[in-house]
Formats: sequence, C-alpha cells, structure tokens
Amino acid sequence: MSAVTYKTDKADQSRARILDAAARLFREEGYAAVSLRAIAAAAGMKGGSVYYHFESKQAIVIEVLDTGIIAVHGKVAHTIDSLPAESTAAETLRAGILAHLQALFEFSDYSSANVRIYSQVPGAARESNRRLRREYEALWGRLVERFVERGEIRFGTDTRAFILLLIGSLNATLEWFDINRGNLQGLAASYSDVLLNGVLAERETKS
Amino acid sequence: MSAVTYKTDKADQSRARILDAAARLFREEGYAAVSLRAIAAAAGMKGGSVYYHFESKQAIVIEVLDTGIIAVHGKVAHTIDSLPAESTAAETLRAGILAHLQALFEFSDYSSANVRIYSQVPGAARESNRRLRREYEALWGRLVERFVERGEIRFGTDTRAFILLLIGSLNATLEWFDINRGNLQGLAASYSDVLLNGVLAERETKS
DNA sequence: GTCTATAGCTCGATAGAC
DNA sequence: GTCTATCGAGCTATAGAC
Repeated sequence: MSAVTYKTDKADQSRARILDAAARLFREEGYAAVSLRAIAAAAGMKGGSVYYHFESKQAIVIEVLDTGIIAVHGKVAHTIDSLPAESTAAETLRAGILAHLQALFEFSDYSSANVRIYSQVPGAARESNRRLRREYEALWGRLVERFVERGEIRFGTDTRAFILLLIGSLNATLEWFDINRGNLQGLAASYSDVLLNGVLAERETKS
Repeated sequence: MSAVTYKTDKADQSRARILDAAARLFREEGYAAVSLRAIAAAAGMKGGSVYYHFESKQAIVIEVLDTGIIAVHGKVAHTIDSLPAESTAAETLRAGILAHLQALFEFSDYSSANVRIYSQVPGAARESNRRLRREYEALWGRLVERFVERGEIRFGTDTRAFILLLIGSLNATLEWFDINRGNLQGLAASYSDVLLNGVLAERETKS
C-alpha cells in the first residue's frame, strides 16, 4: 500500500459494487423504479450504508450514465487511432462500428442503462451526460467529414443524420442481440454492409 | 345518440384524455416516476376518478404501449398496400420508411413512450406488447423477403438484422429530430439513401 | 362521473450506535 | 464502513358521498 493511497481497498470495492448493481437495476427497471434499498441489497449492504459512498441517488445515476458513454467513446477513439494512416473510409468505419458494438456489450449494463434511462433521470444528471454524448457524436462527425472531403463518402450525405442513424441503430442492438448466442463480429459485418453499401442489389441512379 | 350507444361521450372523452396525458408523462419521465395523481391532474381530474375508467395503472400503460405500435403498423401497412403492384424495392422501402416516420411523429407521445418505457413496465404489460412488436417486424420481414427473392435486395443480406437496424434507426429519430424545425420528408429521404445505397462513394467489391 | 378521505406501503435521506 | 431506526413525504388503490 503506497503512502499516497488514502482510500481503502474496501471502500473502492464497495463503491464499485454499488455502481455495478445500480447500472444493472436501472437498465432492467428504469430510474425511478429502483430504490436505494434495492441497489444496496444487490451490492450486499443496507440502504443507509450507500450514503457513505454517494451523497444521493442522483449522484449514483450520474456516474452510471457517464461511465456508459466514456467506455464506448474511449474504445472507439482508441481503435480508430490505432489504424494505419492510409486506411480507407470502409476500413475505418467498419473498425469503428465493431469497436462501438464491442464496447456496448462489454459494458452492457452501463451502456444499456444509459440508452434506456437518459431521458428519465433528473435534469442535472441529464445535463451532465449531454456534454459527453455531444463529444462522442463529434468524434464520428470528424471521422465522416474527413472522408467526405476525400470523396470516399458520397457528397450530399447529411452528415449529422448519418451519424445519428449509425449510432441509433447500433445502440438499438442492445434491445435484441444476445451476446451469448450471436456472433458480434458477424453482427458488425452485417451492419457495416448495410450502412456502407446499402441493401439494394443495384444502386439507384442519381436523379 | 343511437340506441346502441351505451357509453356516454363524456366517459369516452375522459378516457382519451387520461391516455393522452399518460402517454406524454410516461414518455417524459418513465413509467414508475409518473403517479396516478399526476396522470389525473394532467387529464383534468383527481386521482380517484381515474379508477372509474381503468382498473389499474398497469391497464393504462398496456393501452398506451399497444396504441404506439398499432398506429405505426397500421400506417405502414396501409401505405405499402396502396402502392402500385409493380413498385420496385426502392420505391416500396422509401414509402415504408416515410410512413413509419410519419406515424412516429404523428403519435409521438405514444410511440416515444413505447420505445422508452417498454423495457421498464410490469411483465404483463410487456408481454401484451411483445406480440404486436413481433407482428410489425413480420410485416417488414415479408416485404424484404419478397424483394430478396426478386433479386432486388442483395443476396446475403441478413434479413432480420437489416429489419432491426432499420426499425431501430428510425425509432431513434424520436430522440433527436424536432418535427417543428426539421423536414420529415427530407429526413426520410436521407435515411432511405443510406439504407438503400449506403454512404460509400463507390461500393466495396465482393470478396 | 368525479369527488374526498384514507388505508397500507415504500420512498430518499438522516442520525447516531458500533 | 456498515448497521438500525426513523422522519416526512408520496405512492396505488379503495370506500363511500354527491
């Protein structure tokens, strides 16, 4: 134990158990439906003990929501940055789509809780998370704009609509894809095929 | 007033006001966060009066959830059925996508409440709605399969994944598109462009 | 049809023992 | 760090007046 470690291991572990339990319960039942006593019980303690680690239920949900976005943003940013400089639009978008899906399902309680309860948490918690959402959308925005300028993505594509289509469709997989039964690489490939090439056997001619 | 009209107009109107108020509040705050008193107040009555029209809060949410799906299913099915028999895959999918978005935003409190709280309502309400969701997905499934057989949609496309991508991305527009500021036809066209043709300037070559 | 009143619970949060 | 005990508030649902 280093001299600069002020927090005990026990406190950190209890705090983490509270967050994990809260993320899972918020995902399953919503924000208002989950009581502090239920979070405490799932974390192996009594209701009153939670207030040693968090000052309010709202403080817990803020951390849960932010963790969900940060995990996905970090994974996608790191993946994109690790690609060769000469990567094509197709290679880059495919890698980003796979990374987004991997992060979603690796931290599924946090990311699913974020998608499901964001609109239902107290205003202060929503505002805290909104900035992180905007930053993540901006990451994709820069990526897509770069390829529009290079001419690899079709001119005329509504960049913002495309990004929100992409993120919205990927996040929706949390509602139906079973990571224990399906193949995530296959899912990412199918989604990439549609988003990059469309589903028509022959493209429509420009009007 | 016909002899077979047993219900009074007043009862029907109060019932409709309760459902409208419930849909709006559930959409904004979630299921558990909305009290029966709040629904009643938004409908212009007191808490106890709601029980003249509905036997429980759960009965209200079941009707709200089902209405959201039925409205979209009905609009899309009617639109597709009204197309000329010789319509192409592109024409049909574009019409279906526009119809889905139109229904979403025409009944936005009901459809948005459905998307947002489905996973958080009591099990009985979720099961009631699940059948309707499956039927709506099957409508799109038959549509897509028809065009796969005709060769208008690419062989190898994972039909189920594509349908859930499509529905998921369209439903996600409820979270960001402002019907009062944006153009719904334009949104439908942008989404159709991406889903039908993809965003790459030149399609990837089959490997 | 809508009201008032209330039974029986559970909630978030706090206080203080250990 | 976690406990027990509790406050004040709000919840769903019901009963019965009007």
